[in-house]
Amino acid sequence: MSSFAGRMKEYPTISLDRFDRENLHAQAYFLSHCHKDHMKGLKGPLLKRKLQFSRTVRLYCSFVTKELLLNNPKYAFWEEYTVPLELESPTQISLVDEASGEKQEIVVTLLPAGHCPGSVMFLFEGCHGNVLYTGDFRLAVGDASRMEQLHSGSRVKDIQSVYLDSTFYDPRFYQIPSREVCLRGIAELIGNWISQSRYHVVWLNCKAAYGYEYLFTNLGEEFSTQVHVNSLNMFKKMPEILSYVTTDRRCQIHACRHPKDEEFLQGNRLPCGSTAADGTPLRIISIKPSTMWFGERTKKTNVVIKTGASSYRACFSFHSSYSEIKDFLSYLQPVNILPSVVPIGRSLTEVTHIRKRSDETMFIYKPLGVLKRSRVQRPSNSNTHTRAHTHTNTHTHVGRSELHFLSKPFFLLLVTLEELTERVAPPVAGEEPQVASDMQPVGLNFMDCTESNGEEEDDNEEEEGQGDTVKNKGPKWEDFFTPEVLSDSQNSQSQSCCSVRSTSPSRATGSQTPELFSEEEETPDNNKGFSLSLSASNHSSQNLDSHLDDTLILHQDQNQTSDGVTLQSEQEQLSASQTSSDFDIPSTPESKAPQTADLLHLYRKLASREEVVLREEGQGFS
DNA sequence: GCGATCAGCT
DNA sequence: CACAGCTGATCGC
Repeated sequence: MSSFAGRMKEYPTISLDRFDRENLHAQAYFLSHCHKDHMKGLKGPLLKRKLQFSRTVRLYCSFVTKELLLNNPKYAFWEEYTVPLELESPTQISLVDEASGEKQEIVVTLLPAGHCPGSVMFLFEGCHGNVLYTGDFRLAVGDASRMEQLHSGSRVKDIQSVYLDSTFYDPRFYQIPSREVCLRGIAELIGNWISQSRYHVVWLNCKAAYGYEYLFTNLGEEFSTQVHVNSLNMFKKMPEILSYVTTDRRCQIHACRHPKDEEFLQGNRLPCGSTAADGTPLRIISIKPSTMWFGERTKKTNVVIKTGASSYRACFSFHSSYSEIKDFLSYLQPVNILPSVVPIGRSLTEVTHIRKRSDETMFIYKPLGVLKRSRVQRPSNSNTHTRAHTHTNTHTHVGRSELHFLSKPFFLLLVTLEELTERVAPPVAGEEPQVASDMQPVGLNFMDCTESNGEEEDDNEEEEGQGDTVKNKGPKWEDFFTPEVLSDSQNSQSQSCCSVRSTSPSRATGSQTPELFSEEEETPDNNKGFSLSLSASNHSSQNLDSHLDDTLILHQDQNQTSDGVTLQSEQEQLSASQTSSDFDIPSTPESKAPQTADLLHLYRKLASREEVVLREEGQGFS
């Protein structure tokens, strides 16, 4: 659940995904997607009143989100105050202080988030830097590199802060099978079942939330059928979904719901109540989509698990895994990372407790780099169009790309400030890479931006947190890890405050809509380990071997090479870099601290793109 | 009666 | 496993 308080420190006059309390005073609102936990306060009478007296305050979201929002009568009053924006079309918005008339311009770009229909991330570009608010997202490894608007020319834009969906930002959730693999597993199970007879039916036990439509459309396509759902109303302007769902109960795949659906199942009835017309009993299996995750060292496990005589659980995730998030972050390399979700396994009170205990605990994200990796080659897209930057868009149905999900890694540690200050090491002279003089401060913060328990969000606290950030002086481990950046360090950096952005609305550029149902298998190796076969084995072997430590998380990166040996572990790379840069970190009990000479040697090898391979007993994938 | 919050459940 | 969100109990206005 998102515990983001609604505001970003760079642009505190706008509110995102929260509409209560302080957010009532916002000059603009943004809704990333239509899930209830991101709509707190949105139907509040106070907000409604405010809108009636305002000429400038609007809610910005995607077309699909607007459609889903207004589908609920409780939010109908937003109709005239909601401005839908096209994906990937930078749009300038004026933030107006209606009391003083002061105006601030900001450019916002919606990026597909892959979480549910209409879900987007918001990229803000303005005089306080570029800020990315991810909302909730499920992006695959490499997706960020395919997003045109995250780039400026051939480079990744400088991102000051990422407000991050950190739902699975925990090494326990190291890997979640890809959408494609999960879908294949579910389709195989369903295909085997419904092909047996017309009385063999499947019930998809989906929660009441947008996000499963991807499943419906793909299964509908695969089996040339429609999926039975309770209502079509919300999809009435989304033909791509509408054509795969139906309220006709005479189909073999159901995703209908009923408050007592489990009871219905016991009585061999579907939640819609349907039984076979001629009295032949239905043969029903239920499939419950649920997140399955796999630790770094887990042996591959089935994406479909049999949980009873006629019940199954199938892997399905709305959120990116730890590896996917790490890939995302290491590609963008933001200065600050602010998790919008309290880490799983820690309640809000626990987080608060930690803060108090260590006086000023904060999350520190490392790598401490600002050098941008070269933009990877992305497939060109001839589908260019001129962006519309008007707020008076009308539409008949929503854009295709919003309905779909993107079809398509690195290193983090969490450290308390206490740990950090105790262990801070002097920078190593002479190893500093070329850094442009106008670079941003480069300490990478991983700060807590969530609302604290019963305490008002305190801007000063954040300021202090930033002030305590250890400045980045020494070489960055990732500079060595991605040697190409060494020769590429004079990249363009952030422009001066309030200068005209390259992504200003007046600039019509080619559109780069990501391939949504891409047929290319970009990461086949990530997937092939997951079995599609069904098993009745209990699932207790689920890997949970990585536990969140109070102060420090380090994890091994098990990159397997073709000859079966393991690449140098992530943990060791981290240790190595920290030794020579900002601060030291304690080694895990089973590892030994690398020596300086060894590290230099490693750096040289990495910088020259040599493979650095360590043999570790019993660490390889089996 | 309404809204907010929380426990419980799935 | 969590997620997203429902239901119902309780409390305050």
